[in-house]
Amino acid sequence: MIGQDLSMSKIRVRFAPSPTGFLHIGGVRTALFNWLFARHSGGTFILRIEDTDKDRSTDEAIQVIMDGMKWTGLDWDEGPIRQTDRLEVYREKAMDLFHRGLAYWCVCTPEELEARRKEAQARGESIKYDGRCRNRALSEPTEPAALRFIAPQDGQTVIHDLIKGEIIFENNVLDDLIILRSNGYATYNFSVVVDDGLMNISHVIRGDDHVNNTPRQVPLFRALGFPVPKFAHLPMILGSDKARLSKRHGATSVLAYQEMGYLPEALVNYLVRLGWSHGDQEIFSIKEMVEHFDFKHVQSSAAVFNPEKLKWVNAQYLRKTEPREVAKALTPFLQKAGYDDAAIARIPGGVEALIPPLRERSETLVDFVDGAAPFLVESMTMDEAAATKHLTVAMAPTLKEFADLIEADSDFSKETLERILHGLIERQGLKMGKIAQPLRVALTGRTVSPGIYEVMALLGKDRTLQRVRASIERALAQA
RNA sequence: GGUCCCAUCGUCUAGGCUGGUCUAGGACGGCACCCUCUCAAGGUGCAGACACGGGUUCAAAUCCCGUUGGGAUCACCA
Repeated sequence: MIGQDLSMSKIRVRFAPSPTGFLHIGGVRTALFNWLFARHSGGTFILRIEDTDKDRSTDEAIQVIMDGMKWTGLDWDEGPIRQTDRLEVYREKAMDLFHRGLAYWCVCTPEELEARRKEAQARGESIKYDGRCRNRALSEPTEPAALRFIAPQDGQTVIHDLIKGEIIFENNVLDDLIILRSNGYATYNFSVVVDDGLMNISHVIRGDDHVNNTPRQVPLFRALGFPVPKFAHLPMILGSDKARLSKRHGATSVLAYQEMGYLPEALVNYLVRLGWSHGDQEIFSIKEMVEHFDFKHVQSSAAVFNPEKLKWVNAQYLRKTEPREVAKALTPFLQKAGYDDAAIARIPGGVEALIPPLRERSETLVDFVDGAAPFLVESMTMDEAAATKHLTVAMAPTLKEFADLIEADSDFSKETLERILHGLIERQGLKMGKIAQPLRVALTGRTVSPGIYEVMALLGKDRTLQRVRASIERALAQA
């Protein structure tokens, strides 16, 4: 017992999703703040799966949650612990409460309760349980019965929330909570308390929507003999219509963001700034987040999820991450788009060479795929309107001279190309734009691309020549 | 309806606890200009907010009360 205080003071937090669907953005943010706090304080981060609703929970969903956390880099130290493996524990604790006279059997049927709630509501009264089974003292009910916890009715329950400050609830609004259903399974509010208590959770960090559960859980902690953990209730994440983030707002699963071409570090960075701040800083490395994270700077009001800013953050990461790393993340996207190894091999320098010229113009990995298209194929698709405008008969001799000059030169470096192009411009008295744009269309089939020298480098000498020659023919045919 | 939470530019936020340095700062987005071989990126600049009303005080974005508005929650779901 002497060691207990020491073990109790250790910081232990948990993320406790219910596996009824995918891991959504709000869940990731909750997990992130738990993880950050644990890492910041050298504590332990536990993953607990709240799957007591057997009808709605699936193994597949558990896997998806873990995949999502792995992708975002939120590693856990203990777990996953499944509540369905612990049903006996809850039952035992519930019966313990009953034997100590802190809980009682209730034989009111769900239908009766529902009817009474409606009546009460119609009369404008409180819809809480009227307590009619409280004094029956049923020791062994013969009909189906649920076990209710005797909630304190005097005084107040005060919660010192790390984010919202002191929250006071009058105990007379507290309901006699059902802790064991008539089918013998524990309810959410009970199993959570048993688990948090048994797992020595020091800080319960969860969504705002649980604030009203807290005064119901605190007396349970006390009745069970557990120290009451500290609480931190995170503000909600809203959609652009200020309603809770949902499927209507587009992607809500984290893995959907992976598919849309976001880097996990970027998503995490965006999410950490949604409700938390460190002065004016916008971009944080994981190390910095861990170092600076605190509840003092967690916002107490809800935040609207802004996809535009997420894109901007992602673009920042695309630019600061090593090309080799970006290339690694990009490759699966290229493959999914149908570009095989042979297509990639066409680019001198491979996927990695694609990164520097394209990343200034890409906000997501998906943007790269489109931008890279002209360089991955043998003969590209020509934008007809662009060809008509830029690949004119008048332009043909200039293009031909350029082609002849680069063909004659054994070197294909940027410096050489620059010298050739500038010489051509001077001799013909042209402006750079006059020649660069037709060249761009000839080489990429588009009016928008990286700089002309970068384009030629990504194409290589052979394809450059071949495409310029092809467009000369095309230009002459326009006559 | 009861209970609880929240309220600074369109959005994310700094500042608020410890009132004066805030004619309210930064970021995304918008607009303009610069740079420029296209598009971007980058640079510079502009527009843009303390919800409202009362107090307290020499002084309030900051403290107190109220109003309004938003949200959460009231299950034998989690």
